[in-house]
Amino acid sequence: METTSRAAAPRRLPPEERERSIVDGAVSLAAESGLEALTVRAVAARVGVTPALVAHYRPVMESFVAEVFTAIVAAEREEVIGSYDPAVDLRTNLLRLIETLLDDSRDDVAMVWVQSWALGTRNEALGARVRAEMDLWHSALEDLIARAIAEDPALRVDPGSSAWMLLAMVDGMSAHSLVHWAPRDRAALARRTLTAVLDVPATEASTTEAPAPGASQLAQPAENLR
Amino acid sequence: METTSRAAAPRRLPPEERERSIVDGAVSLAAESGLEALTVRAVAARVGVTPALVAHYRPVMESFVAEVFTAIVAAEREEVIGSYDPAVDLRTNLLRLIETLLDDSRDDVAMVWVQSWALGTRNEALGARVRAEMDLWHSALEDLIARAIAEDPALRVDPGSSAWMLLAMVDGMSAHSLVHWAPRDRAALARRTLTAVLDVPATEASTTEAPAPGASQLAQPAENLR
DNA sequence: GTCGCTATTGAACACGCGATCAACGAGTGA
DNA sequence: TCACTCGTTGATCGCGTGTTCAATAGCGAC
Repeated sequence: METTSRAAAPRRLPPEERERSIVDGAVSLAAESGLEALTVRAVAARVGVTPALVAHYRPVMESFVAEVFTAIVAAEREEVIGSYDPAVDLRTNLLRLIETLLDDSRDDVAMVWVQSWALGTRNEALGARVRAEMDLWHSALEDLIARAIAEDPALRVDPGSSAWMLLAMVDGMSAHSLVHWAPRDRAALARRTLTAVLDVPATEASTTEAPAPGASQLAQPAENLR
Repeated sequence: METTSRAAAPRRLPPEERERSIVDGAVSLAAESGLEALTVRAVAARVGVTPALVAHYRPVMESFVAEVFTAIVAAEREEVIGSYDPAVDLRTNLLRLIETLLDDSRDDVAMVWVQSWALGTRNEALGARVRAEMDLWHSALEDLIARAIAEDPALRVDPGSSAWMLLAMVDGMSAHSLVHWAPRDRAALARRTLTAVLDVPATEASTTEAPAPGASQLAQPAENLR
């Protein structure tokens, strides 16, 4: 008589607890199946409640998607950036970071990112969050590189544009991997990529534009979130 | 009495002609609004016929999307690759190519690509087309670089991995631009990017893996299309 | 001028979507 | 033990999706 089947969830929860369970369910659902899978009904089924209850806690799905996006990518960013080891040199650290981000097991987050670029053009709340998260990624990488330069002035690299190239390269590769289009030896190409970004002769790089140190290189920094 | 309003299209067309008009309409629609906008009804409205007629000529929407994708990106590839000028040196050519691909006016094609990476994971027909088109892009760039090396042996670049990095970088940047996250001076960073890819010291690049010349660097080349 | 072929239509089916709202009922304080 | 609060439900609306099919009507051939 199936006593323990189904999750024996208490029928009535304190609002904050229910809200947490709904958000958690949505986050895990989006991480598994992408942002497009975030429908009121799918989240409700995952959490084990009625669609109406999901709609009650998050009345507008568009902004809920934006919220879930931020939760997923912010967690990953903090994890990846947090595993930077100050005791090791920049190149080794960045190599680890690239390999981590390109690992197949991260395809779920890659899917979230790729969908966010497409959805972010029509969902303005999401678009703003996407820009904000990319700003955070960029400045985090910029800081790491700048810090490494401070300790080893022999490094002739522009932190801002290097961070920008790294992001573009990693994001492009991640997108490609979604359809399983990837070079044979990822480790070798990650090294090659890093070399390309870090070992550029200073000839042209530092002469053309001379970006003011610390100045944002973004055309339009993300607006504040509401 | 609005004699010329509406497209005065003949009611009944020869099948091939009608088919062409439907495909053309779908292509222009997807180019304007992305692959997600490709619904039976939207295409029908654009062409000026009934949804049932669209479904008659393209009974399965999933494969129609794949077909439209190929039409759009193949046309762009041929246009961009075709504008390569053999009389000019590699760097200048590639710089032009990058600037062309990153131009804001090409955001429509960028949207198609980004959506194709996401949709290609669940729409297998589309996924195969995506891999095929990326293969064509990769080998086209590889050929251009290899040809340049043949004329100027002073170039110490690995065509395969350079092409791969260029694609990743450009695709990443294009994706970013969809949500209007872009560096201030694109031209400067395009130059910087190109320098990164072309001027890598040969120390590590050529020692680690020594890829067989002409051998595909892809883990799994795209299967044949049906 | 009529016939027959077939391109084209209209209608319908079975879904899935976000959103809304009156009504229910579990838990709590009196 | 009663009554009230409010978390939760079920039902419904309006819309959009792909797909199917009998019925219509335009056009060329005879």
